[in-house]
Amino acid sequence: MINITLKQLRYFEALARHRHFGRAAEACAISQPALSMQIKDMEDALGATLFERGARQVRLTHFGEVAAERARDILRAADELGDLARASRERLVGRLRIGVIPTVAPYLLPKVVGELTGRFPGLDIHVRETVTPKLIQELADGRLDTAIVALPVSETSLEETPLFEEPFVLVRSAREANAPLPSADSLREMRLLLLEEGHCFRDQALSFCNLPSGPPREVLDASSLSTLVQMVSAGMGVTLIPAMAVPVETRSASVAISRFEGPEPKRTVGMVWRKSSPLAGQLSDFAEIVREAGQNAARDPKPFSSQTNDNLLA
Amino acid sequence: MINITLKQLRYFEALARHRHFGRAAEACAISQPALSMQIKDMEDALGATLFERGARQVRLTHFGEVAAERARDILRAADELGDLARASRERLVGRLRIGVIPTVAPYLLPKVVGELTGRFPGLDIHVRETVTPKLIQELADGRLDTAIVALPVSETSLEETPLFEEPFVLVRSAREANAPLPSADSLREMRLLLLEEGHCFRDQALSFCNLPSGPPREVLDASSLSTLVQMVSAGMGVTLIPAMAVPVETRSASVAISRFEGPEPKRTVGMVWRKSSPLAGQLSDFAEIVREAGQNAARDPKPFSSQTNDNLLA
DNA sequence: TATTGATCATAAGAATATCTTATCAAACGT
DNA sequence: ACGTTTGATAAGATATTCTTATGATCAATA
Repeated sequence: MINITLKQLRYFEALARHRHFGRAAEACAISQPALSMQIKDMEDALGATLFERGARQVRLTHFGEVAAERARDILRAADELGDLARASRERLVGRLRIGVIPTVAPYLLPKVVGELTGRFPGLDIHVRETVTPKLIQELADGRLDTAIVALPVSETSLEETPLFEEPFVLVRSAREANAPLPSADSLREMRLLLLEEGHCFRDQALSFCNLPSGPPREVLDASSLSTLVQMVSAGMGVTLIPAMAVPVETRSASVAISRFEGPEPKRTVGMVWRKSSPLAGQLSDFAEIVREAGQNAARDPKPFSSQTNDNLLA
Repeated sequence: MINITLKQLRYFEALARHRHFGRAAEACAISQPALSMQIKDMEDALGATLFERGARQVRLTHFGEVAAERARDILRAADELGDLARASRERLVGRLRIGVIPTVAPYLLPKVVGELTGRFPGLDIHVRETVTPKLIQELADGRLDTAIVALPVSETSLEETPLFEEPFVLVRSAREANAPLPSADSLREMRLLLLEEGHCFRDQALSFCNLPSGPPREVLDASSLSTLVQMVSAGMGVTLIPAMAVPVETRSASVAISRFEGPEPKRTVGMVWRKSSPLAGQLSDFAEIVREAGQNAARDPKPFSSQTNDNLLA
């Protein structure tokens, strides 16, 4: 294997440019013998003469000229690697793979992604939407850089930071808009529609009702909040959805939204990443941006001033 | 300036491939700590993390992946430089710039160039045809690799090696074919046609006639041997040409060729190159090839068996 | 839950490599 | 001939890089 060094290439390039050992050495901020030796070593390593040393002038051999071109290419590539590193360390640049749970993604991402691409022009955001266990696995596997899930995750290898708290609201058919607010326990007696197994929000809803989060209770489990709301709108029962989903999911459905009183059910949405991730520093900043966007998203439409939302289907 | 080393790039590439410090170190034939340190140094130099060290696995960061690609490019370029050097040192390859004097070039080159390109497939031969002083200057300036001229040149910085001796022959009009052979001195009394000032052959011819090689004697100086022969053929006088030119130049002219007797006039054609030229070793071999070709060229057509050659103009 | 094994980081000293200063040798110009 | 310029060489100092030994962390295991 050829064993030249980048240092030799730099010296060589300088000598090729100056055609004078003394001046090239000065340009490299080393002594002339140091340069002479490195050039000699490089010639030995290559097994070819790079310069023709005349008494009064130093001239590149033909091979030397070709080599100088190559050397410049190599040095430029090495410098580019440095530039690339600098760019990647100073700001969040390049690919960022975010995982988000399905009960958050559609409501949070539009705001966050817009904000992020505006703030970090070089950022290439990839979104993965699936349930928490898969996200955690992919995070651990290094297939994701960060994930937005309901806390706590309690993985010792993961850093977690809360983003915002999100209340659950009751969704009833428009007909029931004025019925009294059921208690958590009384929800058990009603026809409570839930997301299918695997979604953390299903477990959180069950937990609120003091129900075990076991296997499917009914065959009516839905695969999305949107479906749930449509089912409620069709009079199939009641459901809980996270507050942030309200503006989007109830826009085109005739349902009544009610906030709970007293011990309001809620969950904490947070961001997690590997403690060992080199992006850790930047992910904290990133979390701050998501936090702001999320709090705005939760407050913005203020759909809770009225307990009822009876838009009809388009 | 970024100060990574090729060594680091090699180690880095190995670690990127193995994703395991121990095995990568083994592949590089160094100890694991040595690899760890070099990778760390490289990360410090770049100011960016290349690997995410997990307890059970080593993983490239996103930047690391990009860097690995670049590193491979750089390493490949460096290896190519080595290959290039090997190719250039083993045999005569690449550009070879040969200077040849005009009284040799047309007669010698066709044979030599064919022979050379056959023997050295990678050789790219450039020919420069001009008078000796210019050739020597260009040789000294490094604009030529070697030159074929009449010896001696007597430049201490130049190596010179004889190729062959070349007699001068007398060219007379066909009418004079049977006239007695003039002596060197009697040539002075005849109308001796010569090449223009600057050609060494002019001086050699004058020297044979014991004439000073000063400024133009006549306005009839020709710019090529071909013209000289045509002039002789037209009855304008007599001339001398080097033996090697006979087959070519008298093919289509009605002239008589006579060799001198006794102290036959001749010159030594040789090859010269800078003593400091890195091609010096190969140029000796090269000279040997030219020598053979030249001797064949001088013998081959054997036009001297008959003193007369009276082909007519086509 | 303590233990073990695997894995990478760190430390200290040895081995190399690289640099500097001083000097030499060749070659050019005066 | 003589001094100047220029690159090569020598010797010792400095810096880097390597090795061996050890530490720390984490996961799998008993």
